[in-house]
Amino acid sequence: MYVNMFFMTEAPICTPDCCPEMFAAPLDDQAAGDLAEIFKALADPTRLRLISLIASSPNAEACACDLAAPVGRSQPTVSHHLSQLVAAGLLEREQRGKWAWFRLDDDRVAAIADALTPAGSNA
Amino acid sequence: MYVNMFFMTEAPICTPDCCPEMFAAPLDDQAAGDLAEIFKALADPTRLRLISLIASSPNAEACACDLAAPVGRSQPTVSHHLSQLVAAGLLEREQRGKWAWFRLDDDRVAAIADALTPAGSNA
DNA sequence: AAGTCATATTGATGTCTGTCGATATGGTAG
DNA sequence: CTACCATATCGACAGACATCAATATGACTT
Repeated sequence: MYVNMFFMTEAPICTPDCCPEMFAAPLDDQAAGDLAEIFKALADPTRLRLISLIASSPNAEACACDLAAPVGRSQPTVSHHLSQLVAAGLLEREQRGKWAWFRLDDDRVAAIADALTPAGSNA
Repeated sequence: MYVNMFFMTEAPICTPDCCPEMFAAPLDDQAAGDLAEIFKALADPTRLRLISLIASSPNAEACACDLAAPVGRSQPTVSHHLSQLVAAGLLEREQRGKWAWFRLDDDRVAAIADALTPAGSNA
């Protein structure tokens, strides 16, 4: 999943010699679809607020019971959004008693961030 | 627009002392909406393929006339997608004779990439 | 086993969006 | 000015989506 080509329009660092995959053919149908799924999960204000609420909570984790009020949405709506974020691989869900706790999937998020990182900074 | 908090769940580098904005309250309604707009623009396979086609073209620019066929969409559809990408600030449009040329808005894209960069890599 | 509480699912609804054919716009060339 | 070509806009339509009230599920407590 190399989207880095987005960002290297003026990158003087990489060449087809050192980073052939960045000069490869554009995204095929499959890759574009997969990537779009990730961006779709991020393309809603309520979901972004949920993510940022969780990320800025103590221990970077939060109980679903504390999320509905801050985002001003009903409990079913919040539950639905959290499910989508889990499905997209952005959040991990853990059951603790009758509460559902959510945290960022660090590996997955790091991978996305990496794919979106300008070519220079990880070469 | 500091989304970096997404990525710093385990970041040992930044503290509230050095990077106060990363520990700020979660995204407000306005910020979440703005960010979502950007992700929406990226949340479609056809638009991602257009972006990657342009980015991988010679000089990192492309004529609209060369984009419809590769993505397998009609001319109006491609025109519509390109407009959306311009509106989102991801592409710049330039008229050359009767042709429309598009290139990535490097500043804007860099800003987005920066916002999405893990905390460690630009500190 | 029954009650209670947190969460998930269902069903419905209004809105947004990707797509195309048809048509309008605008630039170039003759 | 007219013809032509590339691009944009319009109108329509099907599918996706965010949202909520109502209800189901599932877990703990007593």
